[in-house]
Amino acid sequence: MVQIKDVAKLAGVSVASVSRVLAGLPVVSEPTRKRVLEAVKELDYRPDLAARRLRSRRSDTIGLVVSDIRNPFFTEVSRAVEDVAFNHQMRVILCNTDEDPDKEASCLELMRDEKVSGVILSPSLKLLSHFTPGDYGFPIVLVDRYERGIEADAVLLENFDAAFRLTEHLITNGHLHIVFVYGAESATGRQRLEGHRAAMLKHQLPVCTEGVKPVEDQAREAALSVLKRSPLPQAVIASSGLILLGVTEALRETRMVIPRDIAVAGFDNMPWTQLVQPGLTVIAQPTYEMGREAIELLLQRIATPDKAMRQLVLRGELIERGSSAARS
Amino acid sequence: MVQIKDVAKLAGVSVASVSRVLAGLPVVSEPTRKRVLEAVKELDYRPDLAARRLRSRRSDTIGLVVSDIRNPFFTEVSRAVEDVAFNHQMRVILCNTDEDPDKEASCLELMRDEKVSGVILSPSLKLLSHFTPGDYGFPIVLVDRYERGIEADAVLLENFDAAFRLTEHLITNGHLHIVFVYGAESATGRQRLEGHRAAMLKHQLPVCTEGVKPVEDQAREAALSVLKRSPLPQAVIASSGLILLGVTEALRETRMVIPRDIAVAGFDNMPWTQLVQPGLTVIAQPTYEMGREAIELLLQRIATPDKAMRQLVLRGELIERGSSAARS
DNA sequence: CTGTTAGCGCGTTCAC
DNA sequence: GTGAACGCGCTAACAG
Repeated sequence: MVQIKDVAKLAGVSVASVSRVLAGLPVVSEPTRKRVLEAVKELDYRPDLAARRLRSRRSDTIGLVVSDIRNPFFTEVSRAVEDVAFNHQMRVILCNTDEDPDKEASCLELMRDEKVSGVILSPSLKLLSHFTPGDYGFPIVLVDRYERGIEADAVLLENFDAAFRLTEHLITNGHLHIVFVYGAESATGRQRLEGHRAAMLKHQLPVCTEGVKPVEDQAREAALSVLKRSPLPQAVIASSGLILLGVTEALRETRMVIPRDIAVAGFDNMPWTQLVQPGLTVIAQPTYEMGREAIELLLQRIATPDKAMRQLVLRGELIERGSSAARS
Repeated sequence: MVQIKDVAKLAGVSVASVSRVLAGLPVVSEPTRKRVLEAVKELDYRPDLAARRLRSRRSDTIGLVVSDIRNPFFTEVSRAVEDVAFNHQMRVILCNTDEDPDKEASCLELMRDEKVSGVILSPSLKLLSHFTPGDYGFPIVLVDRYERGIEADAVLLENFDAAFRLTEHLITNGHLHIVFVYGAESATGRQRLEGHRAAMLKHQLPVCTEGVKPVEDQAREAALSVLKRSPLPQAVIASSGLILLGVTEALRETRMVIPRDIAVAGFDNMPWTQLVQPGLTVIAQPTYEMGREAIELLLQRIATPDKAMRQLVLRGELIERGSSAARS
């Protein structure tokens, strides 16, 4: 194995100079710099990362801790995080928590053991409820989930406003009797519920909700029971992509025709939402952008740890499709 | 920071004994063992991974190199890999290549620099064409993509047979004029094409294919042109989930009714395939299982590097839905 | 601007 | 069964 002293020998300089060149320190003269780089190329020298990390106490690694990478939102976020990290010569290590506080704790310990430069975290409701960024030895940026008043960096959707606009859109189209199916154990779900509630109150309409665990099956079950009610509601809103999937399955099972029998709308512009007849009206989250913003915020935090915490609130886009068309 | 000598001091033993206990070596006496573990707990000692890795020359890290984590197949695989790795106290680092040979090379170099224990790789057609596992300093398990004759561990679908069965299913239902839209730059796509071709030849039917880049847009475009043909084909088969998405979009744009105007079938049982009226017939890949098998094969290879290479070929399940119903 | 040198924290030989 | 001591490959501090 070729190591730094081999490079130093070939270039006729000390190991310190080699180290300086590789670190990009501007204190080396151009001639030495050039000779070192030649020697590096000549020998195909690869620095030993373990040794570097031991000595420098830095890992150049970012942790990504989410509930489930299979959630399309997090899939997209992870892709963005990996892209930016790769461009910054940093690694990403991934951890799935399944919303389980114990597993969250293990993952965060793992990140501490790895001495990660920072973590992008999507916390469970429980963890979020008593979250303090200072409890960990590394900076953390929250993504998707955040509660007002917490002193932490975060990137999130304007959940309240998005749900408000989506609800008003349905009301405008004449759908007044709406059931809001939402993730009861999710910060996001609750915030979207508040936006929905505000819109209904503004129009003096009764609020009718159905809290579910944020799982496709549960949402399907809940939707099936809603669809058996008499009178049938005029519309259903789903507070997340997974729940929208469950609701749509229920609609299909009961052979309901959208929007003739019932209107539908929800969150997350997944590829299939335009395929389901007659197209599903959704709030599209800028998911890739959220991931990119999260890691860039994290990199800034790493660079300047003492700046004030920031919350970046992005706007969702209302995509109107046939599923919420006006009642005739 | 608490380190190994602190533990040794508190337990009243040498650092060597602490190291032996933590490594699980069976040469330590029960009393010392117990006292060491108590001291570890007492001090909440966490071994420094960088130091351990430098010394032991092992990283306990698995690399996952795929074209795009957003491809639902790889999303599921990555979840499986992460689950198993977590249970084995190993880390996963992720790399997206976008099917770009240069990026593949960078990712594999990155893995070498990280001194990963092994890599799970889904190679581009180009990389696969001259792939030799010995070229890298670590074991590699191929997933999803493989070419007969290559001396490498691999986990894949029985592509030929699956495409054969899917095609025969359509033929049985009276769809004789079939267009096969496939990923021309993909090993998987080509193998599935061969299976399709064999089925068509067996029934003495003409083979009609449409090679596309494995991107949703391209598949949509190709399908649109197919749908303009006269006479209209009786069925379309898509060789992957992404292509099936594009084809379905084209069908929707042209207001075709499935299967009255044209029948459809494809690969990958994504959640939305049952939502699109009247449900899409697909070959379901055991994706999670493939990921699990891949990392378990890798762990075995790491444990016993000299055993013969193995290829694990899993069977896809034909899920019949309305989109391929018999012609009336 | 450059070189010398002392550790970073751990695993592992080798004596005992 | 146990401990002392060396060195993994590198960075940073200091001296020149």
